[in-house]
Amino acid sequence: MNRTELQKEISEAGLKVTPQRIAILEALVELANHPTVDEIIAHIKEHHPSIATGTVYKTLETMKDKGLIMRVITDKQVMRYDAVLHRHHHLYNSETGRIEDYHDEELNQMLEEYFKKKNIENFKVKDLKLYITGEFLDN
Amino acid sequence: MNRTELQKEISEAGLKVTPQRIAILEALVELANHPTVDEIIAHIKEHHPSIATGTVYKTLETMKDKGLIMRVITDKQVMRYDAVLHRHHHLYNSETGRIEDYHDEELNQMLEEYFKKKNIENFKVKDLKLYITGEFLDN
DNA sequence: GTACCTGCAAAAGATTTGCATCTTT
DNA sequence: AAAGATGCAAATCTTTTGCAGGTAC
Repeated sequence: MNRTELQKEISEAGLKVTPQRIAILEALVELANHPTVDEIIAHIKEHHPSIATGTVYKTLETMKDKGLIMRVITDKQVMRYDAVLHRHHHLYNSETGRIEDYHDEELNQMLEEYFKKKNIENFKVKDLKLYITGEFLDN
Repeated sequence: MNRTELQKEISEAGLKVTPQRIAILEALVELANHPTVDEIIAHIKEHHPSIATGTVYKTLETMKDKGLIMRVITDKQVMRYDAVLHRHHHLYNSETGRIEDYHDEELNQMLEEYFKKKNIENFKVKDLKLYITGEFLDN
């Protein structure tokens, strides 16, 4: 995703295109694995030293509301963000806090199929996310 | 779950049985729906006015480590706890923060089956939790 | 009696807010 | 020019920590 595409995305979400917003969205794309706000700021600071913490928080909140990015849920108390929006799941190690995306089209279809048939009383399903907890076997 | 059973659980986890711990575990059982620490404290204060905030945090952490309770993951920054330990999933409305348990044995089996066959590279699966995001249709 | 717990208060960490100034459209 | 965004600092909220005294076993 290059700069022009990022600008287009921001603009199409009805937001003004500012250098800060481009930098934040870019950071989110480059830091592929669910960065915390701190990690985002650290990454941006290299090329954009004067960005304010508050701005990053406000911007992430705005982008989340506009559907440009999403929050990843964890059992820790820092928020993590993700710019990957198509349906995917997560591998999660609760002890280390490490999270990785898990893409599995077959799983998506199986789940979709299942909930098309199954009716949950009093609930309208919008999205399905599987959290696969366990241990990473590399490093 | 009555007081004797709670005591037994605490004791079997290798923890000393104190009035505070009984009260906390009891609150978690009574406040069935994933209370925050604040909600737990408020609930306990009725019958146990002098409990310290720090104690509640420490106790919840300890019980989590011993596997007596678990943290529920959300995209908010307050932690929620759950005393229901057998495998279950969650219905979640991200806007309101409401979370309800979703029990579905058929789903459990389907998922278990699926991941028994499927091998995820570099990852050892320990637990599976589906987060079903959407809207509650009652109240 | 000893190991472990609790209460308290202070500290740390993360996020939000208010407002004046600046930028985008 | 108007609407919206940013920067800064203070405030808020949640969680953690250290330690002296207390309690369970």
